[in-house]
Amino acid sequence: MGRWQPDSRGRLQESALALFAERGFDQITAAEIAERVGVTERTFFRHFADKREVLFGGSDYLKELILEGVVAAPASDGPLDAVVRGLQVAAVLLGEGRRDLARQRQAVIRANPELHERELSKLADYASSVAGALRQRGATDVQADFAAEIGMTVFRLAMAQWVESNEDTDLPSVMQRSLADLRALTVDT
Amino acid sequence: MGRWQPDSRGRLQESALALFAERGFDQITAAEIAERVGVTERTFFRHFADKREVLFGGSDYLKELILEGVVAAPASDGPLDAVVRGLQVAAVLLGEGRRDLARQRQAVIRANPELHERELSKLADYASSVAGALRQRGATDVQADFAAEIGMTVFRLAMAQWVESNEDTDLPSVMQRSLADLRALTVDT
DNA sequence: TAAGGTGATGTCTGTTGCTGACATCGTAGT
DNA sequence: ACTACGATGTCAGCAACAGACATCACCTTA
Repeated sequence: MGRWQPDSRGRLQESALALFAERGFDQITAAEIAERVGVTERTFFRHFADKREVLFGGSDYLKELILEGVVAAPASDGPLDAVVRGLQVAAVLLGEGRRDLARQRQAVIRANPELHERELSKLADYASSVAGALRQRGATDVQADFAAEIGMTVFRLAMAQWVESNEDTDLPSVMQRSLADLRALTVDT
Repeated sequence: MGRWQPDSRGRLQESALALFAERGFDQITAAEIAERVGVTERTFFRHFADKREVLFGGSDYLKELILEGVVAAPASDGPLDAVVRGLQVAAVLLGEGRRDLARQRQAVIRANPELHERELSKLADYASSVAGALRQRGATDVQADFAAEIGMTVFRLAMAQWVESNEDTDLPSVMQRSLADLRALTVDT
């Protein structure tokens, strides 16, 4: 056995979510989370740039997934459709995770403006990367920006709907429906 | 003459923008801004809930404007069109302000992730309020959410374009064009 | 005109978020 | 066995806030 227990990072994430859910984000100090896991505050901040980041651990990986999906989209797809391919890839992964954990996470984030801010920021970052990928596929700047942003909106609203729906609804199809709703809106008189 | 110089709030805002532009957001302390204006750090934080807020002083007023525009939209307008009416109202106001100040502000915000986060958060808040107003007009939940979010996207991208364009481009028409671009995208195959 | 209320500010003090610099010590590679 | 390395601990310190209370020009009202 090593000098320390393994996977402090992962344990910090779990511990943080539990504590936040129980007592609220700003009632919990980084030191408290760290202590419960058996490390020091300093170690917490080595793993996470700031206290909020502990709730967004997998977001880099998710971003990669989305980008791969966009790149892999058939050339015949328009920009918006390509984005949706990427999001579908992400949706499949997220749809597999435990629904109650996702719900708990969403609840914590919605309850705190700072966390909500951070989430929006992550999405904006996805959008920016996705827009880059779309330009590589030949989209114009304006097309790329809009398609990416709209994609993130669809993603976000679909996630919100899914998390609150009952067990036998799957995320990919919720997203599909959201996209249809959106299209109906813009065509509206 | 009063015991203190008038309008500390406004003077703090000006001073902050200048300092941020000159040396960068995180190189400037709240105490420094306050000192330059002749008040204490404590007073700074009485006017602004946190350091970033000093750059978003007028946002409540802007939100009111947008909402009024939405409410005043003719009943025949679809949800998305109603949102755009509100945004046009805001655009007229913003288009009147000094272009160079807006540019400077944008530059400061774009240079700092925390500030960018805050800006997104403000927009999300607008979206949420606008969605509420749309529901009052009879839109469904889904329609309202999407229309509001898309509106903010149009707003944001149009602002970005406008700020970087040359003198004789006016914000309202840039927005109009952005909306057209968006509609073209969603109809795309 | 005297008395008291009000609002914006100053002062003081404390907590929390976060960081730099340096020490420690199992473990893997040579 | 030696060494380089990587994850962590330790310590010290700044900056972002927040609560509690004091101050004092100005306004109101009797």
